[in-house]
Amino acid sequence: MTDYNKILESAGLRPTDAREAVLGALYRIGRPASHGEVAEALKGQLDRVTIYRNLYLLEEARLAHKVQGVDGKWRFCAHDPDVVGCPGDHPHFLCLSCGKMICLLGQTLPHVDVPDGVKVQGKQLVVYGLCPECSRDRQK
Amino acid sequence: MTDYNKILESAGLRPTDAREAVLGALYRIGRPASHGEVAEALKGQLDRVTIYRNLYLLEEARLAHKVQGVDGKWRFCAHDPDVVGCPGDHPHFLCLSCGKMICLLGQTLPHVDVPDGVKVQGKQLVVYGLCPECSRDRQK
DNA sequence: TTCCTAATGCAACCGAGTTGCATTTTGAGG
DNA sequence: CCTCAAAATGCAACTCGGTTGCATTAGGAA
Repeated sequence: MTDYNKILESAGLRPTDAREAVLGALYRIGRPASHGEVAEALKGQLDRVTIYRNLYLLEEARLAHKVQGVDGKWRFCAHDPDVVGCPGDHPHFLCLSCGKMICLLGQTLPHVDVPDGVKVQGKQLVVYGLCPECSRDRQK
Repeated sequence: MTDYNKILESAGLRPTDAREAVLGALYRIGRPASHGEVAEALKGQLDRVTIYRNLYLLEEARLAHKVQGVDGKWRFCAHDPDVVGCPGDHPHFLCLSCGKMICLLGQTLPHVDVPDGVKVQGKQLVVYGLCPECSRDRQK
């Protein structure tokens, strides 16, 4: 079992039970997970607000990156602690039917020209549609 | 004054006062506008629900395209009636401070490889940060 | 052990978007 | 110019993801 507390401490975060649980849930899910998915994985053992705050904290501490799907929900994806740089710099796919999001690794986001004076803080490329499972279910 | 009713009819939509007002507001704003921006432009002359429904209808009728900003709000942008094809196929910039979104014309969305079996229905590339005005204001 | 700070839980709130339904408007047919 | 069914609108209530304020609890340095 991975020592999540070590990871939390090395990122400058106080290792608490809640924090450990949230980070563990993200690792276990293994793809960008919404607050709801994390809450479900933790079976109500934590308050919703605590989950929200810790997801936000993990992202601030660069232990996870976040992407928003076209359903308006933010999803958080835990980084492999050995990965260097911002691992969120790739497109994501969102299934509109089941709500699962997956990272499209191995591809990078294109450079985008912006008007003079614009200060870019980030960008995200979201592809949406039906995942293989949901696509198959629809045809039946 | 443009004849919005003509445009509506040619798109197969019944030309009503509300429809004309919403389409006119989108043209006047000239950039992707959220429901709130449209409502403000119309100064409460229409019910919020009517605006929502007509924005959705305009998009279905291909008179506008919609993009979602990282603030979770959908924004609708009226097409020039003479433009052919889907005019939403370009990146968008969202100012996190004032909430204004602008189309980054002249650039196209990259091709994205997706896993086998995935059915793509659309994609969007959103760049976010501070627009020139807000960027300037922050420095003061 | 003490004590201050950070973290958590709880309740209430916010705002974008949606739904159901009664009322009004539209326009085709007479 | 009427009639009438279908479409559009307005209103109220609701859903749900996310946020805020505040009292309580846990963490960890002295």
